Formats: sequence, C-alpha cells, structure tokens
Amino acid sequence: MTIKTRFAPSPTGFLHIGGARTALFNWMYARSQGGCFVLRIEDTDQERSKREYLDEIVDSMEWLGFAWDELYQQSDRFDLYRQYAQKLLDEGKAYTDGPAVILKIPQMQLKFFDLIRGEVEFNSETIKDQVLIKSDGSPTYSFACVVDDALMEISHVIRGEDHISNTPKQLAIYQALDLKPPKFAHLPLIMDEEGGRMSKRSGATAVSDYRRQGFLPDALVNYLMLLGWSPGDNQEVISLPSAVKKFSIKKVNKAAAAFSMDKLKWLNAEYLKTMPLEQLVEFVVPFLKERGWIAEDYDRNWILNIVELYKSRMADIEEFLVRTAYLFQEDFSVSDAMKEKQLTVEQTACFPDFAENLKRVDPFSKELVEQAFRRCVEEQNLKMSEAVHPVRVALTGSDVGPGLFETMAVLGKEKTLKRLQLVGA
RNA sequence: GACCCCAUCGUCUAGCCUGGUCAGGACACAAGCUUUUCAAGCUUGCAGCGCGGGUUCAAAUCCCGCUGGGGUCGCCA
Repeated sequence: MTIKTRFAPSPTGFLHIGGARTALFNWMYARSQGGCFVLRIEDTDQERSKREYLDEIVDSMEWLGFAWDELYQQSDRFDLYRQYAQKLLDEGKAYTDGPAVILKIPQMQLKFFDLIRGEVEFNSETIKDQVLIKSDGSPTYSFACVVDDALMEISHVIRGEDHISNTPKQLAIYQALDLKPPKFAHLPLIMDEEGGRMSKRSGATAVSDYRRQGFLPDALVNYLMLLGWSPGDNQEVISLPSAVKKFSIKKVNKAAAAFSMDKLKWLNAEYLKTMPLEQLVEFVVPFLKERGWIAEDYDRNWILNIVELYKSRMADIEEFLVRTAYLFQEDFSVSDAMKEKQLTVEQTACFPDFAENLKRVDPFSKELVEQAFRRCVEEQNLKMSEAVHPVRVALTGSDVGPGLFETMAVLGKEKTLKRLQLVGA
C-alpha cells in the first residue's frame, strides 16, 4: 500500500502553531515512508474563507519547508460532493430536509484503531443523523472530508485530537458510501504555557508571528516535533531529515503538551549560534532593511562583525534588533537610573582623555583600541572596571553587552569619539 | 450533563508494550568556574512516577476504581 497523508487547513484564519505541528507530523510520516503528502484547502465555508488566509497558509507552509506533492481546493469540487450525496439519496441511505441532504445513522458499532491510542469505540446511538449537504448546496466538513480522503486515496489521516469525535461520524459516512476508511492517528493537542487551551490570548499563535519575530524555520520545526514526540535517544537538537529517519507514529505521545516559549527560544538560540556566519547575515539583513537601518549598499562585512558579536547573545532577531539598535541609530536612550549609576560627573571625568587618545588610533581595530585604552586607564590610575562600564553605557546605552573593545571597533571611530565627547562635555 | 481521550520533575520528555537498571535527558531555576559587564561555555545542585485498591517474590510499568485535566456534542472546520 502506498502511504499518502494530507494536511487540510481551512483558510478561515492564519496557520496556527497547532496546525503547523499537524502538518509537520503528516509530512514527516509521508516522507519517512516514502509516501506522498497532500495539501488540501478546506474552503467549503464561503463566508469565512478568505484569500489572504489562504496565501498566508501556503506561504507559511513553504517557509516551514513542508513541500507538498498534490494540492486541492474543496471549492473546486462541489459538484463531486453533490454527486455522492445524490447517490446516497438514491440508495435511500440519506434523506432531504429542504435542499439539505442528511445521512441516516443506522444502529451499529463504530470503532477504529487509532495508531496512537489503540482501539476507540463509540455507540451509534450517541450520534445523530449527519448533514451532508447544507441548505446552500455546499458540503459539510465531514462529508467533503470523507469523499476527498477516499478519492485522493489518503492512507493515513493524521489530525488533532479535537477530531477524535468526528471520526465515528465519518466512519458512518464511509460505510454508507461503501468506501474503505483510512487509518487514523489523533495527535495530542498543544496547550498554552499555562496548560490551557491555545488562544490568541496565549501569545503568538500564528506561524507568521514567529517568522516576524525572527525565529528560524528549522528551529520552530525542531521545537514542534519535540512536542509529543521524541527520537528516543535524548537528542534535542535534531534536523528535519534526521528526524524523518527516526520518525515513528507509534512513538507519538498521547498526552497534550504545553507550549514553552523558553524552550523554543533556547532551540532557536542553538541554531543561531551554530549557523554559518554568512548564512546568519543573510537571515538578519532583511530585518535590518525593513527597519530602514541599512540601505541596499550596506557594508556586508560590518554586518558580519556585528552578527558575530551578538549571535550568542540573542534568542531571536527581535532581541538582536533591540540590542544592536545603538549601532544604527543616534538617538538611543540611556535611562536616568543608568545615568545615575554609570555616568556621574566623577565617572565621566576621564572621557575627554579617552577620546583624545582614541583619536590617534588608526586603524580603529579591536587590538589597537584596547592597547590605547588600557594605557589610558593606567595613566589615570583607574581600575579597568571603573573605566569600562561607564564607557560602555555612554557608547551603547546599556551596561551589558559584548567586550568593550569589540564594541568600539564595530561602532567605529567617529561614533565612538562623538559619544564620548557628548557625555564627557 | 452525555460521549470520548489523557495522567513521569514547574515545562517538554526517556522508561510502560516484553514488571526487577540509584526513574535518564532537555528547558527553566540556583550555585561555582571563566571574565571589563552581559551572554556563551564548563561543573554542580534542586525537582517527578496524581490518589486508592488489587495481581505479583517484585509495579512508573499489568488490572479496577477515584480524582484531576482535556476534547466533542453546528446546515464552523
């Protein structure tokens, strides 16, 4: 049997973090089995489906790296669903209520073997007759889903646990249609940080939010796969290809998992730190351009130096931008508390002297700057720490950051002197 | 409420199927080392089998109950 999975989002909202995980598991399963992965847009709700959402979902799927082999849109297939409904009508298995078509649910046992949970059983008495075609002529979710899964020859339906009670209803439809149901696997849900239901209030829920914040797709995917699944060998940082090799649907957890921004950030930081510098620059540049901090003709080498300095100090690009703003903008602010703590008259007294000596440094490299600065500090009879911290605040607006001399070198002579003089004056 | 699903450190998890290993790893947290600060890195520490019954020489692991959490009960998907 050829393996075929599908991800079937409905374009009534952005691609959700939970949806992304469902897509990921479907994708991984298909790839791990040498199977086929289908993207099916479930846009049967004409009212709520929006083009912008569709675009966003497709865009996010591509960004995450989940390539699909086939693409369908249910709105193209309404005739098909009506045809199958008519068949059930003709066979007397369904009845009409006005223009709507409704399936009779006969008395039967509706059980299935869930690949993750094992036997799940429902009694048909608890299930009421199912609407197949709505009064407006469009198919219901379950009906379109069953017809499509059957016609597209989906072998495994891997979806969220919230669909588990839809399964017996769909099983009844398969039976009425005399079609063989696929195998089912219901993934545990992703909860928010507090263990509650994921909602807009739980922080970022859309994949695009994470993208905008500067998370790497690989890191997000890595994090998502660890939610409910583990390679089993204590490995946390794992690439998608190697995860695919180790993937087994039976090893997927049954219990819901709480989302942890801390761990996602840690993983993203791991990827950021180990990524080749050139590639990291590539990743960062669009964010800098978007803010208008650099132009088309930016100094690539300069950006590379900055990135190198900050790559172990950021969990995402948003953080990077906050920490490096002082390099791109003149009006970085120093809080009053910071001024009182690090920029007192006494602490800044030697700034003019630092500036005077630094002025002669050429080239303005980390090594030469350090030589000059240390000599200065010695002559002034200061301790390094007494000089370093105030100067850092004056130059960057913050009392934490990379080594001072690296910072000066990357800031450049002109700005360094200007900022020292500004405060020292 | 009815039906269904689930239950190992604060969080993500390994172990459960095929009972016997000080219950392992990671994030977070704490301490130390390093250091011009902050990160990073290294070392160490803290912390868990929800409860109660069985079965067994032996239970995180098998069975039952309870409790707790979650999901679904739409002509939404």
